[in-house]
Amino acid sequence: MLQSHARLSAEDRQAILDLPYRIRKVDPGAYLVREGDVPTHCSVLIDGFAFRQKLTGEGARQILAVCIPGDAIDFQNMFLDISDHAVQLLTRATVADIPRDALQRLVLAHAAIGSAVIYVTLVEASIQREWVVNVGRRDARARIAHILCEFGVRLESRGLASGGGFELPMTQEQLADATGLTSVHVNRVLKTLEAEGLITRQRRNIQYVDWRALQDVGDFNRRYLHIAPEDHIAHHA
Amino acid sequence: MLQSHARLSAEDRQAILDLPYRIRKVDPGAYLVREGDVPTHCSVLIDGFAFRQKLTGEGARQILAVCIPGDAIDFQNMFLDISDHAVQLLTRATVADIPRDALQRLVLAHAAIGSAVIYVTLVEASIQREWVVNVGRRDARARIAHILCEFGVRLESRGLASGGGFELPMTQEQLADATGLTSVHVNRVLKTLEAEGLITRQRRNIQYVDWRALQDVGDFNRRYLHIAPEDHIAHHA
DNA sequence: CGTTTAATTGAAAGCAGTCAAACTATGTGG
DNA sequence: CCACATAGTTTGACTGCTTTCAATTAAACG
Repeated sequence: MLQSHARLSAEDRQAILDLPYRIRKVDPGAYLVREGDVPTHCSVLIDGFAFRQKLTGEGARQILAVCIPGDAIDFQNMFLDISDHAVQLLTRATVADIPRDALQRLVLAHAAIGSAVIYVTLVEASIQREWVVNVGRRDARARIAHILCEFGVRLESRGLASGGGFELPMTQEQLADATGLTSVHVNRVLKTLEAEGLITRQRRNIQYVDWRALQDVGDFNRRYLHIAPEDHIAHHA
Repeated sequence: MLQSHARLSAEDRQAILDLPYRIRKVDPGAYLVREGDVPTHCSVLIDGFAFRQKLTGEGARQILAVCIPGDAIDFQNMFLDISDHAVQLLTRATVADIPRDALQRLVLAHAAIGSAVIYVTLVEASIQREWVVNVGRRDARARIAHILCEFGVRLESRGLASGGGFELPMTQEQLADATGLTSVHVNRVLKTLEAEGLITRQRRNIQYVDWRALQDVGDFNRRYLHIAPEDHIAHHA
């Protein structure tokens, strides 16, 4: 993933491979980080899904981002001394834990890797900005359509989905917490999108019927994902 | 600003000072970056205020962040090849433009500076996450109270405001676009907060009457700002 | 199979939006 | 100094999208 932008030298790559790490399996619902934690390591999601979340004082949950296989979920914690949000698993997953200080040393010793970390961090920030727009200025129908588009494109860029659709790794309630809606309304919107002929659903499996129209409804433009063109896999229609 | 976290060596600091740059004055409303731009330089806001924004397909505007004096407004553009949002000035301002490639070289040549850039970028991402929570899961009253708290703390941490309040650098319409509301409703909420004895206003000047209560209403906790404790200036009561 | 979790549906209520107009401050030109 | 223009703030009445509350149905799980 770090190579997605910067071209790293063989030496840089070896340095990454030489990082100490520990692989572990974790169950759905488990926390990788809790808000307020003082982090000791950073994790990379090998497989499985997770999400970032914060809770308001009133107990409402806002999901901030969904992490897919290949995502580094804790570069924050490489430099920030206290975690400002929690990361929780959506599915059973495999993660690699890397000690925080080893990563800090790596970045200081290999400037190209540092640049790659900046790049990845900037892309995440870009996605976060788009989410502000999504919850702040789009109605429920557009929000759901948008997040479905984002999933599809991100999963495909990692080769985790074909052009036709994907398996949604979350419940409608979690989808609601990601879009600033209620689960009841998410359900109604999903049914509307299906009735309109934009998608089909069976359980959590979403298939695009009209990809172009779904993008239009969701006001979706993949630019903010900063995915290199060569990663693009054509959607049907 | 870059020194806020990492302790940079004299050599690193000199390298920053040796960066080529150009100072210019810009008028309110002017764009520093437009969405879709291919960036050639990064800017630092010397004085004045600006904001990041995106427009939806329907023409609605979402303000993503407010930049205050001392903020680097374009580290994104140091590594991302196309701008995913616009930056527009709120007030007349002074900015320093630094060529993109000079910054890239700086970061590659000085790993400690790279780490500092990562740090600043991570803090910005943290603020962006809190904004998602704000527009996604708080009601109008809490959103406004929260953003007023954020302003106060950020301005004070840069020595730009005293503990009693600050001059809001934006109209109620812009405040609405920052909180995902309408200007009409922002107006009503501001009047409510004033009537409740939490703040007083004269024009754009906001004074805290009950700082503690305002934080409670806004569900505000400064942790996400990652401002070092020594930057803290005590608020009255 | 009973139990639990998730999805679905209906009816009613509410927060914020929309529309429209009045008001205020500031600035301009005659 | 006043009429007029402009930008921003304030108010009121009405509408509506989304939430809330409650109940039912369906799927997943030991």
